[in-house]
Amino acid sequence: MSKCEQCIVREFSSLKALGKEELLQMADCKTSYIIKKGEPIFEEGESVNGIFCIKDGICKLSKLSANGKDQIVKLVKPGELLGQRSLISDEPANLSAVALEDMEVCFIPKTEIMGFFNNNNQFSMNVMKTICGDLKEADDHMVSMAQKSVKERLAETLLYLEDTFGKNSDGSLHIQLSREELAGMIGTATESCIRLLSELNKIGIIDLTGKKITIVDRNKLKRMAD
Amino acid sequence: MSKCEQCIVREFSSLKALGKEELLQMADCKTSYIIKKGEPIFEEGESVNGIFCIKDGICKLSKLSANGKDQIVKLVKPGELLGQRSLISDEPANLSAVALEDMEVCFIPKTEIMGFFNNNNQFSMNVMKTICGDLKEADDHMVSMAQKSVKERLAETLLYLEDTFGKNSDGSLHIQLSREELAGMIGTATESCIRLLSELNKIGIIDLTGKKITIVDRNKLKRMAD
DNA sequence: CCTAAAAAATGATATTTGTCATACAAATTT
DNA sequence: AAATTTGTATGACAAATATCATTTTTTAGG
Repeated sequence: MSKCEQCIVREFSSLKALGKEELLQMADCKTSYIIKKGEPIFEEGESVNGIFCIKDGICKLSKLSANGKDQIVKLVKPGELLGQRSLISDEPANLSAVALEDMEVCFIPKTEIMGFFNNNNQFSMNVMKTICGDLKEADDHMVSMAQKSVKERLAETLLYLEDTFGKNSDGSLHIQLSREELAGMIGTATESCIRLLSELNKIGIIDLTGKKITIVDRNKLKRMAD
Repeated sequence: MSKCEQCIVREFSSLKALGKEELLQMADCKTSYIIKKGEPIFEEGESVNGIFCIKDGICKLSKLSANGKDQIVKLVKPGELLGQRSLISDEPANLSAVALEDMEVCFIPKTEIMGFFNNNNQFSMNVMKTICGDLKEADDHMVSMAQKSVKERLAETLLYLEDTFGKNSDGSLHIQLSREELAGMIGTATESCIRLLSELNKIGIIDLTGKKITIVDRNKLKRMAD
């Protein structure tokens, strides 16, 4: 069993507030998992009973809408925690978490986390701040969905993907999303998404080579996003 | 200065966790305001430095989008608190709060609230749960915006308004929103909103009399919302 | 009570977006 | 390697929605 003390990603989450003793205790009760690309960590409606700490890999949080399409609400990267909301609200998961790459995650049971809440004020405060950040993001995202055109949202999303997940050495977006997933992020039909990508490709704002997307003219893309 | 101890709405918010002493202390440092219909409580970008407790009246939380339209993110009713997220994140307000009716609100300064956070675990937990509830609502709302048609969202919104704010004795929605505001809730153009209302009126699902909206066939409206 | 202003309603039209059909390309299986 | 499946791309069309213009109704102010 690996030691939480030596885990770097811990420093990037609310868990950074934990002391040496708390870390040792956590290392004892956590379980580690390898999740293959495409597999779920948990699904909408499931009781989670703890939180997941993402050690490696990216996953999507999504919700199935009435029309059968999967809307991606958020992407999560190493260092972030999953399942905090469900744990605090004491409710089943509102979203499904599915790996976009092979992942390494640790599961920390609810009882353990509740102990931290009760004894470590800084940890509570960190969690609260994270959730407040998520709420702000969600509100802003909602306004985009309601008020921006699909083209604007696509531009916005491409910029977000580059800023958040970086580029490969050839300049293409590091994160690999299918067209369907990209459509699920911006909230549109897959064909519409493909069509707009083609258009941006034609006018030289982005470059499409196989599955790879490269942002060529960042400024134009920014202006397009408003 | 009125006593917080005897204020009923307190029981409906996170403040219900406060003890007698804390309430006396709060009554000493709070300030009460009357806000007229249409006036702001605070505006997007403003530093708030405390939280507002809604004693009476309804207000809208909205955000100005790039195209100049006001998107309504949430409606707030008596017993709810405003400004919690800003306070915790220590950031300016992300949304504007504007009265939809004449309101009575109390302002409790930041220092006071921070004291409660540090000394009253139940209060912290209540606030956390409220924000988690807001986050879930925001995520769900986002999915609606992204995946549902305007007609579905209008139906959903009308049902929400009746369920949340109730009916007048004549059966019409108690809450009074202009067509522009209703459009701002569902995220569409005012004309589109008016057109759809007219249509629902024509086919007998709702009734429009002056500014009053009455839901006539609740079941049909529900089916329309999916 | 009358008038000006604001809000609501409606029509005409343009634009955006979704849907269905089909073609093509790439990946995976056998 | 051939065959099947899956993902991507594109065209044609329909539906949804926005925009602009205009009219009607309601509200507010003198």
